[in-house]
Amino acid sequence: MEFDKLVHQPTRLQIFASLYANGETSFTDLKDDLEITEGNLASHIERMEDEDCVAVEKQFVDRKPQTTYRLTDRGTELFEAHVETLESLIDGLDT
Amino acid sequence: MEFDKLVHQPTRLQIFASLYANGETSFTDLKDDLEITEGNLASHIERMEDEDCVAVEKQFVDRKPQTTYRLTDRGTELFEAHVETLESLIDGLDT
DNA sequence: AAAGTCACTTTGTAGCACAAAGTAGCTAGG
DNA sequence: CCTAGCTACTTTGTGCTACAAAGTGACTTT
Repeated sequence: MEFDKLVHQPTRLQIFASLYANGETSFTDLKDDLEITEGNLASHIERMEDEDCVAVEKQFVDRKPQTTYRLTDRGTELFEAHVETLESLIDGLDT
Repeated sequence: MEFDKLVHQPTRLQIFASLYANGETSFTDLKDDLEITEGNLASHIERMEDEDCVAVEKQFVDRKPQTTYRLTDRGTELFEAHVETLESLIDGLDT
């Protein structure tokens, strides 16, 4: 049983889950959904970018800047693998 | 969605899961199962004891000291609650 | 009495997470 | 045009925590 620290960290696990479930999500929406500070979100996203887990798109919407994120293939894989790890841990509880 | 840091930490999550699935487990068995150092195991157990999650029993078996651990009611509750949190996160992925 | 075993305890370090405050690019209003 | 305001960071700093490694103590075996 191995835990990927990058994915397992609580806040990032929720970022992964949110991006996985909702597809593209904006910086502001993520921040509001997870109720975390901007700096905190930015630093977690940065780590995920460093590991090629998140792709970033910057554009203007309604004449305001908007940054959207989505999981890369690698990010999706890592998250799915981690979910499987969690599921197998939970399944193992009945033995 | 709230994550209990005490339970969510990777090593402790596995300690919780192991105790939950196997009931009483000895120090040595836990150490071997999880492949961690003694100091590391002891410190995690200590934190769990501080939070009333683990009960400790010390006795001699075959004339050797043996310490066994089991989850307290509170420990069991916290773990089950955390598993539910994880399950609901996973279930939420289909939306 | 010397060595070994189990179960810690102590000590030290490096790596986060997080908050708070500062910054940069762009837009809107007077 | 210049100032205020918004979004999305970046920087800075602190405090916690995991973890390894080495030391300790109670007891047993030889």
